Amino acid sequence: MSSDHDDLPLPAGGDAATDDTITGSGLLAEKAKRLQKLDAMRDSGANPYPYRFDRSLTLHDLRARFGDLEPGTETSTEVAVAGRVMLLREQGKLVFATMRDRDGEVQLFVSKAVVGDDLFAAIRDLDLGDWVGVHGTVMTTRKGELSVKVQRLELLSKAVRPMPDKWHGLTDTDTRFRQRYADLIVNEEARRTFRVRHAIIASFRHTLHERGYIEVETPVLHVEAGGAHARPFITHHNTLDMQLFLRIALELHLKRLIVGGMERVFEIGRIFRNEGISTRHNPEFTMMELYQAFADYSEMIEITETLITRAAVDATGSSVVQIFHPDGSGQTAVDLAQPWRRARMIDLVHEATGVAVHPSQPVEELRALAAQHGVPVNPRWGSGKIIEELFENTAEHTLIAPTFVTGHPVEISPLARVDRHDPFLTERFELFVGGRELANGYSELNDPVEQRARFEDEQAAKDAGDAERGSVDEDYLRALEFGLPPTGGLGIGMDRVAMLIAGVNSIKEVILFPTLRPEAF
RNA sequence: GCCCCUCUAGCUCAAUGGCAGAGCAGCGGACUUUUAAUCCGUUGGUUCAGGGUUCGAAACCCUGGGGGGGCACCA
Repeated sequence: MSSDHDDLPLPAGGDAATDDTITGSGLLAEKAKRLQKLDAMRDSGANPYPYRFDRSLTLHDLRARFGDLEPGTETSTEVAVAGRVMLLREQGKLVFATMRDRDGEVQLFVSKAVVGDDLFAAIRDLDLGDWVGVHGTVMTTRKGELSVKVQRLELLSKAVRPMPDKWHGLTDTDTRFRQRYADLIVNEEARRTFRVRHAIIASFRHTLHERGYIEVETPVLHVEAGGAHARPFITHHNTLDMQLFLRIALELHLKRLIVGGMERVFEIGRIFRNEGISTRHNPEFTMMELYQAFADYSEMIEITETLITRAAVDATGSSVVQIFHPDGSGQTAVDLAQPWRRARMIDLVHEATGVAVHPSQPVEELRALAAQHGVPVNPRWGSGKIIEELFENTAEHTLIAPTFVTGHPVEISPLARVDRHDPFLTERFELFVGGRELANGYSELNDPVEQRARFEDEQAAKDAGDAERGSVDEDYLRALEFGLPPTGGLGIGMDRVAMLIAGVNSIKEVILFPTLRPEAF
């Protein structure tokens, strides 16, 4: 970094105006003052950006080891700690500072008599937000506050830009999402939410490794975006001069690996859907999918319950979560450790409408029922699709506590295996919590002849104008021809699980950098 | 894409048609056990942008922009 601050506008009016800029307190003047401090350090031969600092323990460990000290204790234990200056309190010939690292906070106790005039002046010159490394001894104040009595202190990095309000933090949602770094610095709630998210992901990996699943990585760039119904992002490869799609699901590649004999695989990966943005949808989001040879959907239901309940306990210490009602009418506390309800989609529609439905019914009957409930119906839709629409419009929003909805019609489940007791339904489930879909799993269709027929139905629907429907994936069919063993598969939307367990009601709160329009600079 | 709300100092917020303000941060000063330290003094504004109405606009109107919420979309 050079010392001429070419990002600052040159005031028109010469040296007097420059001095004016420096003595003001707008953002530019504030930055200029802090940059001047850096120049002064360099002039005195010090490096304001040293390369490293060796700390002896984290602030969490410091508190764990010394948190029980009596008030007014002076120890001779020397420690080296590092962190960011969050608060400064001057008290004559003393300075108290609150320093924070990733795991904790500690007070720095600075006495002019201990550190000498020069260092004392330098410490008084620190700004909120500066990173510092400290050597000192462990003590407690008269009031009992655990502190490090500073012997030596060095600046590790300067905060040239002032921190947000030390008490109110950042509340402007736009700024919080765009400048997530600032949000994380000042808002404990944001730090907590992301700790929960990342603990959930670690918990999933732990459970899956424990059960013998191998974590794999499959392509993000797809020649055909398959495995789900969604509009894809389109991109282009220059050398191959070809159109590529960002993946909308992990499914088809992972099942190829089961064909290859890997038996139990999972991937936690980003997928992309070129659709609307809302409190429940971000264009890129994280999906966990797993596939298990020799299993069917009933095992997938079991592991779904285990994964999510364990994640809640691992991330928050409790299996109790607060579930937001989809109509905004409040929250309900639910203990995930209790067994989750299971209900067939057709039975839920029956409950909600008072009319028994089944995909074997003539489509006219279901159209009439849909019309009764004000559910618009596309003329191309068959009985199965209309039942799904009826479910979404009459029953879905009532599913507050975790509910496995099972037995989806074949028409809307092109990759799921037909129910062993009912040829119109599939061995499939979706998990709903708070009226939102969190997971989807099934007994995987492994008959290549039937899969081809289902793909051809998808292709026909797409050709008829339904852009989100699928197409025939010849390579996937070739894989099935080598033999896919009986397989259970599962997909879980990690962002929504994070929302549930962290107790937040917007997906942007659990995505570090949510998709936003570009900022004008 | 449509509807509603919102945008004021670096941050958090006032000012409802009549002199743009406060707290925090900053700057100067006092203070050797503070805890958002306190106390005294003090700097800082393209009120998102542009246009209009008005003697007078942060406020009212129009257009545009960012964000939020809802609808639509959405395995």
